[in-house]
Amino acid sequence: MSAITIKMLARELNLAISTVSRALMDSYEISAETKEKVHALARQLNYQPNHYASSLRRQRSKTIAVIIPEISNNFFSHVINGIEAIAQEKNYHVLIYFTHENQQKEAEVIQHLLSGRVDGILMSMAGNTSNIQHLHPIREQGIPIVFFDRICADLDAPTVTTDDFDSSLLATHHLMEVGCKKIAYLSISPHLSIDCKRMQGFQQAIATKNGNVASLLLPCSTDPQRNQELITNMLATEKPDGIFASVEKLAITSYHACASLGLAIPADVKILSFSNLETASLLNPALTTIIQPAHDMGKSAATVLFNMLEKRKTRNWERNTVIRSSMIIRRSTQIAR
Amino acid sequence: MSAITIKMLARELNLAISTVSRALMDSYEISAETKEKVHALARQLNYQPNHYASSLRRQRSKTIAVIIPEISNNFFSHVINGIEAIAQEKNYHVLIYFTHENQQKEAEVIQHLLSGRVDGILMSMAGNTSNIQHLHPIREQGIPIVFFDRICADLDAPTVTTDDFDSSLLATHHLMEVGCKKIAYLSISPHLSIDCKRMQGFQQAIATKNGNVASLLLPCSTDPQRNQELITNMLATEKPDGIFASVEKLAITSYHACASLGLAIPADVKILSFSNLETASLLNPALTTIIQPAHDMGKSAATVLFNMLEKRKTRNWERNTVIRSSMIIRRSTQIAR
DNA sequence: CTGTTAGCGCTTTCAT
DNA sequence: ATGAAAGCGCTAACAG
Repeated sequence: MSAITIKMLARELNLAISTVSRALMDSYEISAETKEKVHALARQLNYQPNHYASSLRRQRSKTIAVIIPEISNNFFSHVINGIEAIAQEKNYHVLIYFTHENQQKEAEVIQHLLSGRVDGILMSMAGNTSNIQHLHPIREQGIPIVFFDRICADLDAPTVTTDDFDSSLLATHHLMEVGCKKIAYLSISPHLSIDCKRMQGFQQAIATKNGNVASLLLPCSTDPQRNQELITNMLATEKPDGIFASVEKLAITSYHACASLGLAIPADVKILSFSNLETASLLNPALTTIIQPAHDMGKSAATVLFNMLEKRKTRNWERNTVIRSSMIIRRSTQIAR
Repeated sequence: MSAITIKMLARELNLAISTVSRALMDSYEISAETKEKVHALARQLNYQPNHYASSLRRQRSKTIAVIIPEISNNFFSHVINGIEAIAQEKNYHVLIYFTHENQQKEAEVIQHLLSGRVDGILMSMAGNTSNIQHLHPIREQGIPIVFFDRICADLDAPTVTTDDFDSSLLATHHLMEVGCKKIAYLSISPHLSIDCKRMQGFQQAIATKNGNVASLLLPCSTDPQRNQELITNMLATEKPDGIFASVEKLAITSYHACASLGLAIPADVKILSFSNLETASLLNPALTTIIQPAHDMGKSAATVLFNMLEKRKTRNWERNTVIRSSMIIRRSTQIAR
């Protein structure tokens, strides 16, 4: 009924608890035959070491935490997939926490993890997180942390991001090439590093076209309802022929807004978006999407973290490791081949 | 630097460790002023209880495991979201494991969880899992488990599923209503409960149309490359005018297969699929999708599990709780309104 | 090579 | 109302 312990094995075999323990961890100072006996019984009784006991004793848990704003966004599900793949390889376990874009929640989760519950943290910041007070204890306790995608610029920690500026630049050029004369940039949150960089790339692209192409900026919210109104209104009054959505969600809302106004895509308005919904882009050649290598980002972030965990003693973890996955821009024309 | 413990608080306040412990857990036998002092210091020093120590001592971890085949599938990301929402509410933590549709991996994960690492398990079975030997230890140890979506028919445990049969019936009727005369059902794996029920619903619908509508069955694999060949070949030789894909992936492959043959969708071939890619269906009105209430399923499954955890003593957990979330069928015509 | 012992940090009897 | 002490299951020093 109840789980079987090392003690039971010891009693059964007339050995000391420590001997059994050592045999199980394949210590060099145990005779081959004793090891064999122990392993045999362990297998037979289906022994499984108590993770909490061993985590308490050694001061590491072979567990990492992943903190993300949400998962409804397809991007993060791919990231998690990548993370878990690496974790599995390294025999680590993954605790998952959603902040739902809520700073309060983010702080609570972090607070909890301060107890030594995890060996390391992988984190993508909540949208509205502008102050980072709640992150300091992590640094003080020296818990390794790696930021991905939505990084924390004010903290000297490793980050893994995609090259948002460059991708935006390219993508905006693409919009201009296909004839857009007035492009609206839909911003999701100025506090988000990704939004900033994407906007910068956008603006840079516009600027180099000196005057030929007009641009406008529409700050959106996290409320879909409200966004729909904002975008519809903008479409009606400003009549742009191109939309650059900073995030996928806004592209979809734009899609609906266009539909409600009877605007054809891409004939009347071209919509461009960062996205990880490969499927969506595959199924609808009308959209131009910038596919982010989400799975790879998860793997990269996890790899960086595990490197930190392994080189814990060298104490060089404050060094800033920045990995910029390059991005794949997939255009509608390519897909419709 | 290192995390602060109950012992430190005790020494600082000149109290016994046990007193501090009791104060923190708000025991009735501690004076109000002592409690206040303890709490104050705890707050000040940012004390966080060591989860491993307390999990070891009490025999519960306030942690559950979610075992799913994959997450690239959008369906499961919504499910996880639902699960995490409930877990957060109940102050539980969530460990996540992917089996990658691999029975071997599934067994390993289960094996690990036998150590009392989690209080309960939420699980969706791997596709190729036909034998269930690896699940027995769970039952023997009495670890509460709830299956969702891909349930285990041979095990008497609570399950949460959507009504696949009924949805398939309705969906197939829809295909027939819009004029399909020869419909191909693409099966993903006969070992999967969902595939079976969906096929049954499909066949039932065909059967009631006595002879008017032809049907065929195409068993597919988990290899996209191979599926693409299979489907393209089938389209060329059998020339169906309707496709019922058991899972989203097969719908997308079908989409590509049609494209490669120059077949128009939905003019030449109508594609229907279970899916949770709401976005895909919104973006491409050519597809008919049956949207599954994934988020709700996650919440339901988690709720059932927590009920079991709370009523642990009553030992009535072998009772079979079946929740059939009803499904929402969203048709292309509705979307293109 | 194996056994004895001392904790990891916390909860929980049992005393007082 | 508080303290002393035992112990959850495991690891790791220290003996021998």
